[in-house]
Amino acid sequence: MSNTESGTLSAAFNRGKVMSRDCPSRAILKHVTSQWGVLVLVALMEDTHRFSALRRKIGGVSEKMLAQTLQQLEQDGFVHRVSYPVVPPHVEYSLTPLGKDIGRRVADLADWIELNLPTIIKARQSLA
Amino acid sequence: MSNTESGTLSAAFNRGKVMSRDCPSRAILKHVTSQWGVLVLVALMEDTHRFSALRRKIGGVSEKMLAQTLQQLEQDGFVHRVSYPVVPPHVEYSLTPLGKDIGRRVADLADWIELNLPTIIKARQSLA
DNA sequence: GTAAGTACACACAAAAAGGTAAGTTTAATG
DNA sequence: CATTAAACTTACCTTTTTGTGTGTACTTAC
Repeated sequence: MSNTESGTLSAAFNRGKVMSRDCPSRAILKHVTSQWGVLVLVALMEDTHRFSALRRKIGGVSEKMLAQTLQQLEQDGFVHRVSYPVVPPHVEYSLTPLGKDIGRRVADLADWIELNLPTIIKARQSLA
Repeated sequence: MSNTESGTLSAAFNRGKVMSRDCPSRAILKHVTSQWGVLVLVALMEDTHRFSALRRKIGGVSEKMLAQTLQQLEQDGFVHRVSYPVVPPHVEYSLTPLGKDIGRRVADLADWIELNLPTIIKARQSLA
């Protein structure tokens, strides 16, 4: 039996087969749900930040990872980067409308986990 | 089973500072937002699945990764595992209420990405 | 009798992610 | 004059993650 996927005639333009190995969504998903990607989005949901401010805010990020993460999110159109060519470099990062849209969902997820952390921890212990 | 949430009294007050290096939320976040964790949650939002059904549905997962992911999600209290001790092993995986709650958010995220994929791809190209 | 299907575990290897330290540029500070 | 600070980049190395292949116990199908 074949898969019980959408089954519509518009197979050539399938609107989302995350389940298939080569769906482009997977790449975006990886950027957004990456360890540092999540935290960058959460941080930028609050406010615009400079590179070093983000670094201080997100405990544990290395400069390398923060830079890499920001570049990915910028390429995907979620993060807006503004560079002021001044003497000590000054760069500001903020979310694009698209970034705010997805950032809301990511932050929602993170918030939910924080809120339900006690419950989750209890669930874990009862299975230990 | 004496348990203070995070252990020490000083840490007992922070009810989830994802931004701090040692916040327990980070571990849960990693399980949930892991490459396969996301897809397992999305799949199980639709219906209960057997191990091999999940494997077939989620393109690209290896048995090892699927097993590992399911165990993590089970430990966190998101996935319910029912094993029927029959001749060819039969195990069913489903979401707990907690799992459905978080699964909804994860699926929402995945859906959003699928829906906005064209926009994202355009954004990417305009920066290339 | 042999192959296939089921739900894994285990060992080994390859790949990817991540960390560390150093370098860059130029102005202000001490 | 040396240091600091910004926002990175690059090289190098360690850690983590992921894949591959094998085995198990048993039954049904061919």
